[in-house]
Amino acid sequence: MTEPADNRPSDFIRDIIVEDLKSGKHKSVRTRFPPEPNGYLHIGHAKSIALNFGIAKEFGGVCNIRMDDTNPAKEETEYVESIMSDVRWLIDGWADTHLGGAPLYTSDYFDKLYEYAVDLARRGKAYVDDLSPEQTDEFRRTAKESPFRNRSVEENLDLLGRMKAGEFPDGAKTLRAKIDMSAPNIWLRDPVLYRIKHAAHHHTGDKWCIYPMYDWAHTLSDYIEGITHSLCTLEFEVHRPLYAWILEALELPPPRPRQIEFARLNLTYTVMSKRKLIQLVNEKFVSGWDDPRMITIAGLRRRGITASALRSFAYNIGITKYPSLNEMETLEHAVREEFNRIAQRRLAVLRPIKVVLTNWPNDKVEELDAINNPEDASTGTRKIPFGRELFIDRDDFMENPPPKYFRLKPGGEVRLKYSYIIQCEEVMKDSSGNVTELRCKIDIDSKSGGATANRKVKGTIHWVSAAHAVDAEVRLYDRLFKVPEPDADGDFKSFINPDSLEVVNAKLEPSLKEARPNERYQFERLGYFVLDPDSTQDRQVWNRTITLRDTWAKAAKK
RNA sequence: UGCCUCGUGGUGUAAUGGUAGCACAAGUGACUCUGAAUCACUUUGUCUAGGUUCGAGUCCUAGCGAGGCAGCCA
Repeated sequence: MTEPADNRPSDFIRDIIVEDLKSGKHKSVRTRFPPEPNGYLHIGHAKSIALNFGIAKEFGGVCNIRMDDTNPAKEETEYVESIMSDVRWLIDGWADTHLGGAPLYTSDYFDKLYEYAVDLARRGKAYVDDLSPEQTDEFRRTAKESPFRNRSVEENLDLLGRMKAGEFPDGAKTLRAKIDMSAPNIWLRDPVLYRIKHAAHHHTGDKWCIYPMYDWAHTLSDYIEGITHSLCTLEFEVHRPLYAWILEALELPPPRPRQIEFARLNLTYTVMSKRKLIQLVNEKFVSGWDDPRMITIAGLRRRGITASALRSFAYNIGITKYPSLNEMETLEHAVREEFNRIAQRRLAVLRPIKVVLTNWPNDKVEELDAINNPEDASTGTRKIPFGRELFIDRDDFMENPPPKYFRLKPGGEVRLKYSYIIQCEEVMKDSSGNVTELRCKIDIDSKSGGATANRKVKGTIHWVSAAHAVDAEVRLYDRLFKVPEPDADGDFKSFINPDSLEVVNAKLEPSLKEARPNERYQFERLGYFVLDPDSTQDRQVWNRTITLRDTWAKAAKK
């Protein structure tokens, strides 16, 4: 299925939004995507981006991008750039007109957040605590009130001001919400709102030495920006009462935002956690963050997967609160479905074996017509040269084939795509028995469109004229992990697929010389391919995005 | 352990008290100058036990199972 046009997808979040609009709670819709700028975006974020921007688009609203940068120790400017370029790539031409301020920064609200904190303390709903981090944990676990819990409003205000002024060392004090230390929900047991960190911030420099915690910053940033629906993943479910408490405690006038949680993306044959992705990079299992085997946005993009295929995938898997595990096949389907429609076909030979046509004149070259895309007649045809010496793929010849193998075999016939039927007469080998060359006879009347063009042979294979072939490096990617759930148990790195990358020297049809980096091609019978940025003037490098479905390979395996 | 949330074919989802549907995957066949695509067909499901109701995937109760949270991370 492709992206919806007018019919928007249905899920419990969109149901809530429709209801809020109908009831008049909100006049318009504003969502937000709030990455922490301390890592690269991956396909899980793509699900969230598709959701938040999809909703903004469908309801005529806006989606803000906000860097959730409340922790100076972990965040860097470098990531802001990559995050923004990934987001822009994902929404370009689709929901880019619904992009709110980009990027916004939580740190831009530090002044306001502090004012709110003062307000909260003034209302007697927050206090400065001297407990150590360890004690704070201990007291919260055991539902014990801090001895500093009942300081006067004046003292709290004074201490908070001095915290801000830098009078205390890291960890000496915190500002805590005064809620209920016996609440069953831990996040209502006087959560920390501010901590002291004498650290420079990537965006505010050294203006601050106290920094707000997630719950305080996020809730109020949503409110400040006029977010109507704050969509986050399931692990924040238990924070929702605190989200609501903050808005209520400050008696903020409506409309107030509402937090709604949905299940994060899980995918088979990969890992999703930031920590594990970092390990793959640092320990050189992949070449970098944009290695085409990575499920980072940068990796998927380099692999050749399009933003629209990613969005289509996100649309297909839906939104629920059930922590599901999606099959990689669902993503692969979204890619193949789109690429079959848009990719022009070309002939390329990955593992060449030479074929000599014994009854074809030495110097004769013929130009044959080839269809660019059978799914799209408007793309027309092109010419491909044909001569006495050709390359075919090693997979398309077997000396001792199994039953139902209908490619080339000794004495057998096969159709060369867009050209003639040939018959294998002789198999040449080197001293160690490897096949080096096939000598074949051509049926000159069998040319596509010719006298006996309709003569049926079971197999049709692709080929490239040896004299005209373009040499190129082709990188054949496969799944990075051998098992569906690499992080289910044991060390996920032990399940890495040693054959996830194979590099071959391929022979391409000459028209591919003109290929450009953003174009998708189907190499007929092989898969979908895209030019890699490693390509140079002299030598192309191609990435295989994905193979074609291959029922023969499946049958042969049995 | 406490608290929160969630259980619909193999997987992902829909059904808003009224015929359990769709997609992916799998299988069979047709077609084929891509073993692709396309088309047709097929297999497989409401966690369990009670209850309410003319009628329950849906509401109620209990159980079972799964996931999340218990940072001065987000």
